[in-house]
Amino acid sequence: MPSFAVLELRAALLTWYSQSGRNLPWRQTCDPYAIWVSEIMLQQTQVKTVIPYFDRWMLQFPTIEAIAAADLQSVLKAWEGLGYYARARNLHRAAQDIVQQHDGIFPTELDAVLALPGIGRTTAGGILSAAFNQPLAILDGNVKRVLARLIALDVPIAKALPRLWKLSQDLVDPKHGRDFNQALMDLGATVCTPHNPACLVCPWQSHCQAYNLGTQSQIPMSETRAPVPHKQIGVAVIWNDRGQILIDRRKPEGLLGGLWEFPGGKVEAGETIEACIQREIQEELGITIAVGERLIVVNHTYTHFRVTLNVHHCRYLSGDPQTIACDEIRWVTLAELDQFPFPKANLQIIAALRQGEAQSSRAPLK
DNA sequence: CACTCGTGGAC
DNA sequence: TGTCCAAGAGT
Repeated sequence: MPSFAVLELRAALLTWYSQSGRNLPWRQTCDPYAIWVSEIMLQQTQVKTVIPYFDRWMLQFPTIEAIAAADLQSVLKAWEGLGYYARARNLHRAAQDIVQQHDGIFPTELDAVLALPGIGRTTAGGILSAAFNQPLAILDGNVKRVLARLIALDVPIAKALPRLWKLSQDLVDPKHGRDFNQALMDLGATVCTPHNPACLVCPWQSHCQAYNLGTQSQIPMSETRAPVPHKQIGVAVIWNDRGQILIDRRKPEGLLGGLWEFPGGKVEAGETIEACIQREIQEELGITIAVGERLIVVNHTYTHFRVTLNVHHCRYLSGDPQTIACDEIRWVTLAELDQFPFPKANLQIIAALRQGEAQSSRAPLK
């Protein structure tokens, strides 16, 4: 039996949502596939970033059958730039699972949804509540922050996940799972923000323990995180005498799995960039190159480390390229690079190559 | 369970 | 410039 406070919280939130909720593309439909795609794209990714990817995706892959039948490279190409590429690989694999095990129809049972790769408890609850109005709890970054403040949580969120899940499940309106969950996320995204929350317009102000204690800016408590290492990387743009460039496809798992790249590797202590590139290419591709002039230096930050890509033009000399540390190797022209999915840092290298080509065509070298 | 896994926005 | 953190999941 829900308490009076819970009934009040539900009513206040739903009223606020009807007036102040966001109008988002994936809220125009109850198609579980479209909602699923949006939920995966939105993992650790801001709404503004997702919208253009979502719109393009639904035109290119409008149904579960379409994505299941697509090849992984075109799926990764559509995901290019979004990051966390395991999401795209899992989405692709899950669509094939649904075709084989569920006759192509997105399952409505929570356990069946949770069994799909890439779908955890929050995403499952998000899909089933949005598509079928099921009253299932969610606990994403927004909801964690809102609920932590609601109860003035005095420990870091990571140490209170079971409590927060129970609270989310106790609060969700049994008749309005869809709107309640969407409202809770909107509240976190637009009112109960990480910095300077707009408590004066919050529908939960009078119930919020953090607000009543004046501690909303200190909750949730910050988690400690390790310092990020910085790596120097030597990268080779290897040209053959036909004007082609060598690229390789990374192994399917792990960092940037399945994407293409310009080969290279980590600079060891006391090693020059040129020596590093020569050594890495010999070790990983089994070919001998001559390292030439520098093309570009690219700084890039990942979640847990930072890299500096020191990119040099190189000339192929000898040897037959071997897939020692990668899945596939190709010689391609500059124009063909568009067809392959690359990590963001490598797109800067391609842009530099294009710029160099444009300049040399305006003022050809003698 | 702590760690891995991208990128961009906001400040 | 650095720091935090986004509709988290897999291991």
